[in-house]
Amino acid sequence: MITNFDINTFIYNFEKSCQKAHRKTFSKNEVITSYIEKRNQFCILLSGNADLVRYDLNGNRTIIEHFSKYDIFGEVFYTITTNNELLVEARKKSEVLFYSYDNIKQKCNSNCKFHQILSQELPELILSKVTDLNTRIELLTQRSIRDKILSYFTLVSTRNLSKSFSLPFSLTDLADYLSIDRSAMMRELKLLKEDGFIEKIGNRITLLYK
Amino acid sequence: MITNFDINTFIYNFEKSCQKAHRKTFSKNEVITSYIEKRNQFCILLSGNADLVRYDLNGNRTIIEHFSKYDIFGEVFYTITTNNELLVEARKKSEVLFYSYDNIKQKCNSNCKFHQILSQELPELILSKVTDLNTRIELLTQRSIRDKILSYFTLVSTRNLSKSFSLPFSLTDLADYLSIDRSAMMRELKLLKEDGFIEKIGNRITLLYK
DNA sequence: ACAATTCTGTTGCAAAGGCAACAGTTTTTT
DNA sequence: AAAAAACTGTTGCCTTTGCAACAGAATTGT
Repeated sequence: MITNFDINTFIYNFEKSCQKAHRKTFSKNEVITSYIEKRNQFCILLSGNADLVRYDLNGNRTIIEHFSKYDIFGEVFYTITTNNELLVEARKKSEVLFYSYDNIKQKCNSNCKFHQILSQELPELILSKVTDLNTRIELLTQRSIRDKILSYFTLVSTRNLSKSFSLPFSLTDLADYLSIDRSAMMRELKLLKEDGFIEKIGNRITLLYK
Repeated sequence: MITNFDINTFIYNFEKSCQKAHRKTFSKNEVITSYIEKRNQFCILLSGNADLVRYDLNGNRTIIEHFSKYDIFGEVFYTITTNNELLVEARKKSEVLFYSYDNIKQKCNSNCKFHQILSQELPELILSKVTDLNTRIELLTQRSIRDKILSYFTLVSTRNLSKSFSLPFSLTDLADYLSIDRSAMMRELKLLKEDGFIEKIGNRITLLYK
């Protein structure tokens, strides 16, 4: 999530003065982009939701990252190491800003405000990405399904400043995000309810611990 | 790993002109730093090896990141979400450059070259961090021990440009890095040998596939 | 050079998690 | 409004993984 600078001013300047970048709208389930080596695309999600998804040879789908408003993505951040396809898929109707990373370092022809602001704010932008990724690793390194679920719930609860919250995606997606089997996750959710750790009505969770 | 700019010049300038930063040497197994909220420390490993380690309540140790020469670390990159302790431990004799992140944005009193270069190169530095973390996530999202091991080996093999390589840490550490049980990993390594995927003599691995 | 410690390799057993399959809901599409 | 598709919830079975324990090898400290 981009913070600490006026993203609206940023986008306004971009729209006004830069020819190298462009904006596009996607409907639900459309593929926004796929990660291709050496292209260095850089994107900002302006509205909607999207996931960075990997489909592996065993038919497993993994949600590598979940993006919401103003999150950044693109293969700039990713050295493609595996043969597996990496796709960014729109979860709902979404608007995306595209351009290539080369533009960030070399000035745009028209010397537009967009690039100026971007290079100023880039460290901050990328730093927020690092924080997100570290949080992701924190989740994935939990040893059991129970710990993964609880860590994730605690995280969402902290972000929402409430013990009670709706999950930002479906339970099927949550399993793919935590990199675990869906039915095993459902089983564990049931146990968590029985053990009095959580309350769950649909995808609304209430934490009963701590 | 820092690339694309002259780190030696950087360190030279730092040494010469900046009073706010300092350098310190650590012997094997010493704690270099622990991640503490809101301190915003920023470090560069000048020599040696170190790990960012988490000890959880069940007695598990997880190696969150493994650092080698010129890797950067510090709680700038980390929003501390859990109660678990996060330590950076020296794996061998190591030299580390410390300073606080606040210094990066606000100029140093003496207006030293160090900060100038640092702010120039910061995006690149952080970007390399993002790439490392994405690679880490790629490993951790593998569903089985076998896939984790093979992904990791493939990664090291690619970096070394050779099918044959020594592991950068002990097998015990490797298990903690892949977030799996050591004995289960040993068992899987044995199976991988038996199935003709790898050859293994001590901590030297040769890949026999692809 | 010896003692102490850590690391490797192995195994039996138990627990956790993945797989498959299906019924009932909900959501989306036409 | 009906049909299709996707999601939820559940379970039995079986594989994978974790745990505990130990012996031998290697490394480190004194």
